Amino acid sequence: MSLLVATAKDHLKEAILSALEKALAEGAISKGEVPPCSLEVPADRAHGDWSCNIALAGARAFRCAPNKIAEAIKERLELSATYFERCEIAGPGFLNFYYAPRFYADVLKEIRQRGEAYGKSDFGGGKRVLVEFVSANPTGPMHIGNARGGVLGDSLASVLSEAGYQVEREFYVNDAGNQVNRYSLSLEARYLQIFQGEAAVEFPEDGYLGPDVVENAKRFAEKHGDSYVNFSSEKRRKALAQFALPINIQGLHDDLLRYRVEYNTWFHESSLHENGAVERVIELFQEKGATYEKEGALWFKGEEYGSEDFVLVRSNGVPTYVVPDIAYHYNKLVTRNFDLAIDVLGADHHGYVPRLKAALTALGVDASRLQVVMMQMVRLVRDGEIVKASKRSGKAITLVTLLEEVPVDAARFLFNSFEPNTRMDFDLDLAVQQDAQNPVYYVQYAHARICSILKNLKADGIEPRDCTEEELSLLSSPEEIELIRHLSAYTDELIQAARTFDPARITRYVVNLATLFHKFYNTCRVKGEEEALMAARLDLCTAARTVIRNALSLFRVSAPEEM
RNA sequence: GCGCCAAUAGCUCAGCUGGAUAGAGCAACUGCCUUCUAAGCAGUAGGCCAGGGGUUCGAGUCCCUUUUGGCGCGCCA
Repeated sequence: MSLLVATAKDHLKEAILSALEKALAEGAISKGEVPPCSLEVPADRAHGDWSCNIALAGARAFRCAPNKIAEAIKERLELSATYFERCEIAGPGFLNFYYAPRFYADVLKEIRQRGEAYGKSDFGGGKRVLVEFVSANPTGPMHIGNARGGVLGDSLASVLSEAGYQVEREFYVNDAGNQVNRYSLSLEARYLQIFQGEAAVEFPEDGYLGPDVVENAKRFAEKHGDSYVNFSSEKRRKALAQFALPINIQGLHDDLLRYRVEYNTWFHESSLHENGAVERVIELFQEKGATYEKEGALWFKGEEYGSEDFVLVRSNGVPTYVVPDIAYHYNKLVTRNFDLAIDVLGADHHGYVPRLKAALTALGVDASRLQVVMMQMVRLVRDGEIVKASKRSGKAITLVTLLEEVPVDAARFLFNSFEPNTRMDFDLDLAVQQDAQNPVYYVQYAHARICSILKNLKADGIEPRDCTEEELSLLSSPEEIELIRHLSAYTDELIQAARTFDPARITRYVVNLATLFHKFYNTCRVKGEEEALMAARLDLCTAARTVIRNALSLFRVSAPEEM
């Protein structure tokens, strides 16, 4: 929590508990077990800034009416050492507390002093976290689901970083295995078709139909001519894959960069095969007696570790895809010793998570150190109709196509407007609209308005300055108070977002912030007011700008100075 | 058949570890620009929180069940 808010809350809690103890000692309430003191921000502002339900929660233990308990506490309450000035009893026995003006002044002071750092906390305690996201196969371009995953993973990483984790972003490159094999078969077919005609070469049934495959084969042919036509199929396929994969990986890299997603590491699956980590996993399982053989295949005793049994090595001797995946996660949590590994996965992979966790457990790794953020599917809507997407058919809407139509700011903001676990329809027509319907502009507009105020005042020679508590107490209209209160909640909001792995929370926060600013703007003027009030409002505007900027930059959405 | 996720205003979604009268935005209707950006603000209207049980001071929130929808359930990845 923000130092300020946390302090306010802690002091209040102490005051309430000591008042309660006093009431018990004086015999105003019959003795009983003291319930946990829960303080929360009420939904309705009329119920104060913080609300405590201790009187309701303790009704049974103290065998006393909630209202009577509340009354006894209130009578003995000492608030002078806190940020609160008064307490009211409301409803069935809630204790509602109201901030003193000093609190609001200190909020603005804190924002002014911390600037870009406002919002940071040490909630994460410096724990090392690896966020893996997108990890699209390098066998073709990224689709719309990757677009969501990209924003989600990147924003989640930012949020965790703000909340005091040491975060790294990673892309897992599936440059080995059967998928690559299939891909090289498709490449081979396209390559041979160039020289032998399309009819002469049969395209693999489960091949990749995308135009990028044709393109890569063509580029290969331009470089090597028909020299590979007469080589063995194995040699030809290997050369094609070695040629095309780096191009595709570079493509993924460039497309993501354009989307403002950057990684610390691009981790290649092939490295796990090369350094023996994949084989080592199987050995480890065997050493622990976690495997058995059935029908020529090697199975993992999943049921002993909380999943179903599954095949590790096929009867043909080739490991299944899970083995490198297990080796990969072992690498994250043991070899590289991250405290926490977060995988952002599409919901269609959910069945695989228990297996991975069971495998880690068998390897002696605490499986709770792997956290999976499930992301529901994205459907693309155009002209009111759902666009069917299938990657293999090559007809999928790609990330690049999306970015050609939708500005990055809008795409990132929109994808970040939904909690990961809700399936979303991405409305292309809406995203393209550059008007009020698009919430990103609503927020950016608030920022531009603030900049405009500052610019106008600067033209008159008026600059923001440090205000005294007395001056800041002039900010007393409901619009001003609400705005400051919301600003004070930013740090805690980030912590909640980090705790629940839900960066969309911050999107909602900043939209609310924009609303509160617009309301303030419509009610209160800055320019032309009496000096002290103007200075105080200028301070408030600056603070609002700081927080909007901080939140938008978290998502790598621009904060334009004018629109 | 089994498992995971969901169901809240006409539409898209919030509702924080159970709290007070269920909220925004869009769409609809009505107002507000000679003063810092009207990409804005104010107001009206809109709800059996899918149905039914249970847990308790108190349930949109937790448990059970039914219905509907999405996604999984391979020696594919």
